[in-house]
Amino acid sequence: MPPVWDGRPVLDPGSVVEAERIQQELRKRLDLSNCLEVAPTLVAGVDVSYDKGSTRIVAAAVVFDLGTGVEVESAVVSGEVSFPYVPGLLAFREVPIVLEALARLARRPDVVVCDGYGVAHPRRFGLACHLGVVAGLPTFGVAKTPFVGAYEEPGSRRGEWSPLCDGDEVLGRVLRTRTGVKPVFVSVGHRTGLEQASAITLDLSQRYRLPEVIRRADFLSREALR
DNA sequence: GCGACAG
DNA sequence: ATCTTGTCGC
Repeated sequence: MPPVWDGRPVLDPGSVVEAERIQQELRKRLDLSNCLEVAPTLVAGVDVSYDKGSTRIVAAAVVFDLGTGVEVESAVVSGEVSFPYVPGLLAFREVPIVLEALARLARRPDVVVCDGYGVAHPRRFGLACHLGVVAGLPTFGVAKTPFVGAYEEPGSRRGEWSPLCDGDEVLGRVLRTRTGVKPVFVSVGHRTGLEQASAITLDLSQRYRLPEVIRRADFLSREALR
């Protein structure tokens, strides 16, 4: 009884145009309300690594207990790339295998942290939104580099931030997780508030710039690649 | 038209 | 994402 994914195959587009159509369709199911009023306990981090000379890829999902800060479990799965990298369509490349990794977890996480963007996306439906909708889980994204939106450089100390905007629209936050270190870009995915996403990101980034769950998922997926 | 463009 | 050496600093 998979707790996250029912195992049904995910629609895979045969072209960029078709992918954009599917994206618009899935976007109708996006829930931007905050379902994390109560502090979540189980936080999962997901990431995908790619093999240089082949089509092999590996996804990892790691679960941490926010209360104790301890790693609870993890799952790693290998597969093949099924879609090219196209800015704005990253989800079609990574979501399928990430779903497989999440399905192998024994416990259902309260929220999932993605390596990339949520609504701070050209069509407001980045990787975190896509994964959240198809997995039916609260999600948000933490990206390392800018994509869409304008922002002012946030203060240099940990915890300081500035809004990531497109006109009057707030797409996310540029958050300083470590004093004197480059900030990260936080944006909500599905059923998660920006305030909650920012708090969790800070909570998981006390030693390094990126959330521990993301670093751990990155390590495990990269390690399994060899 | 041209360059930029999460991972 | 991945390819890559050294280097500066805590």
